[in-house]
Formats: sequence, structure tokens, C-alpha cells
Amino acid sequence: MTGSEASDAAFLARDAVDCLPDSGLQRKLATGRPLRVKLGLDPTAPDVHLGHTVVLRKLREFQDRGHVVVLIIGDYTARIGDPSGRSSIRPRLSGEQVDANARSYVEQAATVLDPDCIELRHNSEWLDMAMVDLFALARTTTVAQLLERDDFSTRYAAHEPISILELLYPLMQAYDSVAVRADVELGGTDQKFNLLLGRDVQRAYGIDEQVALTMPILTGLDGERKMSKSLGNHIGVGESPEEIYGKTLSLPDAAMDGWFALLLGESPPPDLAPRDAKHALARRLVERLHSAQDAHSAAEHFERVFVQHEIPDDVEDAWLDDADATVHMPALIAACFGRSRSEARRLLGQGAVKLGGQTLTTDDLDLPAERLDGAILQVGKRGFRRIRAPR
RNA sequence: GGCGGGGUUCCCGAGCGGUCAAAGGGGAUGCGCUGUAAACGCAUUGGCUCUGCCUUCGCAGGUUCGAAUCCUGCCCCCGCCA
Repeated sequence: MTGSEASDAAFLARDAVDCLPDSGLQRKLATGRPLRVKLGLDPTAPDVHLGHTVVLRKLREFQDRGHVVVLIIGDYTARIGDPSGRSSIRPRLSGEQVDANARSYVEQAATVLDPDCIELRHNSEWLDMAMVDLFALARTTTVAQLLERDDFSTRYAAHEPISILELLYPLMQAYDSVAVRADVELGGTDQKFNLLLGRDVQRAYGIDEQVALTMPILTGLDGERKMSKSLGNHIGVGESPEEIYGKTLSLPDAAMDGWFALLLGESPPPDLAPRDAKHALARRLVERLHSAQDAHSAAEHFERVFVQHEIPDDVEDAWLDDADATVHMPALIAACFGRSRSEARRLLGQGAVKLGGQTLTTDDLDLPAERLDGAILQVGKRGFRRIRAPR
């Protein structure tokens, strides 16, 4: 073992929460061959957000050192459906949906990864196994072992349902590691149990055990819970520059250090006020996901709309049906912004609706079309439409 | 198989014959303040042709002048015992 493997291992593990077992990565690197670094993807949620990029960036570091990233699409597991806990809503997906989701996921992941060094696999290749083989897999692990997983034990203690299928999930994921002969598996810290179980199962199959590398979980926009699409506190890598910029600025200050560390690998500039540091963060993120040019215009857009309270320069048009009739405002607002008419009425009553800079009230339920034509309708802080009447 | 506990609006959770579109909290949204931060205050949070009307409390029937609340059947969930 040479010093360079030690320093490589130290570099790759520098911002990981766990890299297990101790010096396992160093030993793997010492074999001198390209390592197979595994990440499992859930094709039910095709949108890649900043939280995912923490792990993806780590994968990229492996790629840049000549290792192979093995992405596993969990198409088989997605087709079975996941009954986990309260989210029993999680649907079984059809083959086409899984494929479409997977494609879009990989495409988005390619904003971080080098697409030329990816081995893409589907776990239906090996999980569609005979029952004897499933039994062999099931034999590797005991219920007590599975119940050690934190969320299982918590739910079990709270008398919440845990289906057999759920207990099987970690085993299936572990078997993925057997099938692709993973040297390293990455995940968030919430994956620690599953990654370690992968080692046990690999050992049972007589395969060299993988290294479990876990990355910190990125906090969502609420500053408290982990970033996830279903919680609605995420920034998707495909979102517009303006959205990314604006959402980043809405991040609570307390969460900013974590974002700097996990997304940029540095600390916030010490000489900047929190507000300015956050602007710098927003700018950097837009630069990364779009371009420097986009970052610049997103900052300008933000300044204009949210600091100066001016109208953005690219407002969507909304066309009226009839140039002469009176317009029922609740209906118009409902149609433009996807809300109910009742909700629109309430917003009107709360001073949330402006027409051409003037706040409307519930006295303005019906307005003549000529008053609307060409004017800007603003609903809340962020909803803008330019009203157009047909000629 | 036996016994017990449940299914209420986005979520949690009160309500147990009228005063219920349904307490309280969370979340979300709006307004104010502000750095689209935090904290704080106020308001809104089923729908609509909106001082009223319509449809909701697992599903289907029934009792009643009147049901989320009572009865019957069904479906689903949880726990315990075996």
C-alpha cells in the first residue's frame, strides 16, 4: 500500500459522514483497478434536486479518478410498489413510466456526472428471480437484524405497520450490490443501514464486501427537514435561473453554512453579511446549473422584482375571451394562477391582487375588459400576467 | 380463529343528536414588518352564480323534524392472545 492510496482515500472520504469500514477504501484503492461505485436510483421520483447533487458530486470525484459509476435503476422494485409507512400512496409504476423517469433522471444526473463513465443497469435484470433464489437471499438476514434499522424499530415500537415487502427492500438493495459486484456504495446518511447490509449479503454470497460511504443530508428550503420533492422544499436542477436564485434566497440563514459546505465545499465568506453571502450562494448555484450569464440576469431579475418591487420584464400574457364583456375577476385569477374562484375572492379581500399597480378589493369583482386590456395583473408577491383582449 | 382499538377537511387531531364547513396545532397562502432570512403581529385555509346556497367527516342503507355524532351491513387499518 502506498501513500498515494492513503491520500486518495482521505480525499474521497474528507466530507463523508461515514466511510466504513476503517481503511476499507484505502484497501480497495490499493488493488489498482478501477473501482465499481454504486448508486441506486428510485425511478418513482424523476426530478433530481440539489440534495441529490451532494451524492452525485461525490460520484463525480470517483469518476475523475478513473473509477466506474454504476447507476442502478430500481425499475423492478418500483414496479412492485413501495408500501412504506404512511406514504402507501406510492404507486406501482408501469414499464413505460419507469423508463421515462429513469431516462430523465439520468439526463439530469449528467449535469454533474460524466456520462461517458457510467454503467447503467436495471435491477429487473437480476431481481426477477426464482423463488428458491429469493429464499437463498432471505436466508442471509434475520428479522432482528432488519429491525435494527432506525425507522423500522421506531415504527415497530409505535405500533405502526411494517409490511414484509418493506423488510425485503433492504435485502433487494443489498442483492443489487451482489449482482453488480459493487466495491463502494454511496448514499445519504439515511442509507447507512442499507449500505452496511449490502456488505453482509455480499459476504454471504462470497463476494468482496463493498465500502459504505455516506454523505450528509442537505437541508431543504424550510431549513429543517431534509430536501425532498414530496416535502416541497427542494430546488430541482432543471429549474429556471430565476427560481433557483429566488428559492436560494428564501433559505433560512441558519441553514446557509450547510449549503455552502455540502454544495460548494467551502465556508461562507466571513467578510460578507448573511444577506450578501446568500446572494453569493445563489449566484454560484445558478452558475453551476445554468451559466454565468444566467446568474447575472437572475440576480438582476431578483433585484428588480423583489427589492425594487417592480414588474419583471418578461411577463406572460393572459388572453381574455371577449374584448367587450365585463370580466369576473375571481374567474380570471382562478384561470391564470390555478386556484379556485373562492380562493381568488379571498385573495381579493386580503389585498393580494393588484391591477396596474392598484390594489383591488372585493368591490372590484367585475371589471370592464377595456380596463384590463394591457394592464399587469399581480397576485401575491410572485404572480404576474399581462392581460390582453382580442381585437 | 378470539378479544380490543380505529378510519374526520393538506397532515396531526378534537367533536359523540341541533349552536358543524366542523375546536386546537402543524403546514401553506395573503397582508404588515424585513434581507423573498429569522422573530413577531393580523388574516385566510371545501366549492359556488357568496350577507345566501351546495357538497363533505371510510362505503351503503336506516332511525329522526334534524346525524360527523344513534342503528344495520360492508370495506380497510392497528394491537393483543392463539
